[in-house]
Amino acid sequence: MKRPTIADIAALAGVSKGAVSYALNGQRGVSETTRRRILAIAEEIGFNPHSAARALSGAAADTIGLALRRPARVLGFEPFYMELISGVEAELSARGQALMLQIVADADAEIDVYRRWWGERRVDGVLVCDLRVGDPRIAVVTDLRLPAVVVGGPDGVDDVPHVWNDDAVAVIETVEYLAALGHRQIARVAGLPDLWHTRIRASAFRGACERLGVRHALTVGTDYSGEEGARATRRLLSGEHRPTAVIYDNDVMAIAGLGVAQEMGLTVPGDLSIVAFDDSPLCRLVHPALTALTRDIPAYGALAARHLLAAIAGQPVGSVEAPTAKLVPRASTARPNTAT
Amino acid sequence: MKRPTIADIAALAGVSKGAVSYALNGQRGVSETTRRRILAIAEEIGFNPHSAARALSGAAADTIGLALRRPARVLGFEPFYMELISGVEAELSARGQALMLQIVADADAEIDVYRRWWGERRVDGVLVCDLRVGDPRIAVVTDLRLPAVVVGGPDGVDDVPHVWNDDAVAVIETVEYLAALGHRQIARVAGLPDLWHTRIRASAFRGACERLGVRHALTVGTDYSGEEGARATRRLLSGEHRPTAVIYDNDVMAIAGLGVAQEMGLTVPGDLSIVAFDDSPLCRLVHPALTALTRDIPAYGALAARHLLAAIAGQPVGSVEAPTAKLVPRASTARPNTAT
DNA sequence: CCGAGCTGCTGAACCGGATAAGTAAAATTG
DNA sequence: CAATTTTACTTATCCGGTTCAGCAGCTCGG
Repeated sequence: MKRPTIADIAALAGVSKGAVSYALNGQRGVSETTRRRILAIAEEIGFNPHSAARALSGAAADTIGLALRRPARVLGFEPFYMELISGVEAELSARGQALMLQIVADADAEIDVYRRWWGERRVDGVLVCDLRVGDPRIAVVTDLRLPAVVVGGPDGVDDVPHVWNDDAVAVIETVEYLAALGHRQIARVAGLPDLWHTRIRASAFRGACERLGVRHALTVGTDYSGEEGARATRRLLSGEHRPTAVIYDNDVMAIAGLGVAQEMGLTVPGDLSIVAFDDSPLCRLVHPALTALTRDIPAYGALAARHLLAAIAGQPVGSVEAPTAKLVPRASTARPNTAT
Repeated sequence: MKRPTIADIAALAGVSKGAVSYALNGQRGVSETTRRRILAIAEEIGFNPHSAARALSGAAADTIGLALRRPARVLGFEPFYMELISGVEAELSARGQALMLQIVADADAEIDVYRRWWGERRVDGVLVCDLRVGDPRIAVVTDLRLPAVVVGGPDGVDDVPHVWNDDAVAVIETVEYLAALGHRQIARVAGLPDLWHTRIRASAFRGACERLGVRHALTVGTDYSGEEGARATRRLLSGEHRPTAVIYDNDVMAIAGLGVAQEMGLTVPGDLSIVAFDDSPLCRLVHPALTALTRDIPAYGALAARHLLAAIAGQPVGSVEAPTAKLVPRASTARPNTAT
């Protein structure tokens, strides 16, 4: 049994292909009686319009693209992306849009993917994540006139629409909180240094520490993986100026750091306070529960998706700020045991 | 500047559209000289074939679909899917195939997605995950003649090709190991009861416990979330016949369980041994590190993808077994403190 | 040296929808 | 009631590829 086409419906209804097309798309040009008859037949034989045929007649692909550039090892257990995708999906499926996903190895591969998707008209637009310093992708999407929304910013995004969080405010709030508790040696386990948001957080951290008289022991860069988070923690805790508090750039590293502290015989929060950037249920479930900077990541993804769809529809969209991450104090932060 | 088409190339090269098509697709029918000239022009003007036009002429969509039916809350932080997707992606992108992803709320929505994808010819086939008892999706893909590979089984999959792990063997190995350590009260925190693999694990667990004289305290069903894993653990540890070892159906619940044990003042592994089904870096990073049943999930995904592509290509594919999960003993399992 | 077979191309049909243009009949208008 | 507009269609064309049939011109065997 072949897949039904409008020609089949036309034959069954005794009308022309054109009439069927009008009827199915709610265009005027057919009587209400005929429309109903055609719709009934379409329903009965299980008709679905061939997306390619539609696309060929100039329709949109009704698909947006998302290329993620992280090694499988990191992606696998970092909740951020999955939550982001959930949010994006929720928005898209409510509007009959599909999501095309591709995991890429490096920047060149990602750019190739954009070119191909656009050239083959597979997607109407893309979400660009993990904005880097001097990111070549901005120029590519601009050149291609490929509708895009950057998830990140506000620095480093020229005129491309973007949705962003004010990470600086979140970092400052955290440092102020830790300083108020009495911490004077705060370290930071940061993510990839060439990501814009890492840079933004770093500069906010430096500024807040200086202002509050915190001798921040060290900032250690990582690739966001738990392994590197653990290694960075070992280094910090074995060093000369052992910090009394550590801020981790994601939840996975924070949990790994907690494990290291326990392994080294330090009590949390007595000997070491821990704060995680980004909250996941695990932060609540480990013992002690981790103080975290929470944000609604699915909502963030949904916002980005909504914006991309607006951009695709040709509406003027600019920069939109999502709610800042909120500090949720839990059991992993307290006054330090030893006053400096 | 309009998107270039083969007609543009034909005009520039002074040949017909047909010749260009032959040249680009490596068909015979053009001389080597002409082919090279055409390819050069195509390269220069940045030509990409319009995927819809191709698809309309009967070509494949070069896309496979994956619909996931888990609430965002669970998906977000369960590493399994992201790792699976990474593996699927690795295989697909190496072969120029794309992945269409959709997160759905329930079985009906998932079936609708399959129907639509197939009707609109958006995908060439689908991966079916989370096989349930009496799963209606099997009948749907069979009816539609939609090429599909089930990730799961071997029970409950009629004649649909599938890739599977022998979870029973893994569970038995684990129970034998715990029994050999001296455990006689082993509990199990299980996943969703209507998933086939939960059922398979449950029956293997029961069998092994009976054979080895283990009075398994209790099996508690959950939705795989950390919250429920924590709650189940509290229930087990507060009950009358407190288990000396617990097997968790995923890593997230195992980590949550570890947190609960610590919160209740029990030492791990002294008072309680913990085993996680599925390993993630976090299992190695918490303290104590968790004994886990490891399997290479990206490889599992890649295998499934490879199989689906073979099925789409019309090759006869049947059931394929992926390597069984291996027990990796770490610090969370030991002899129980108190001999029963 | 002539027909058969091959090479290298052209022209046109085709895939399945969308849509502009054309047309006959019905409804409205003056 | 004739003229005009509207309704309800049909016909034809287009989108951008693929592919089949056709057709020169060349090569080659007998």
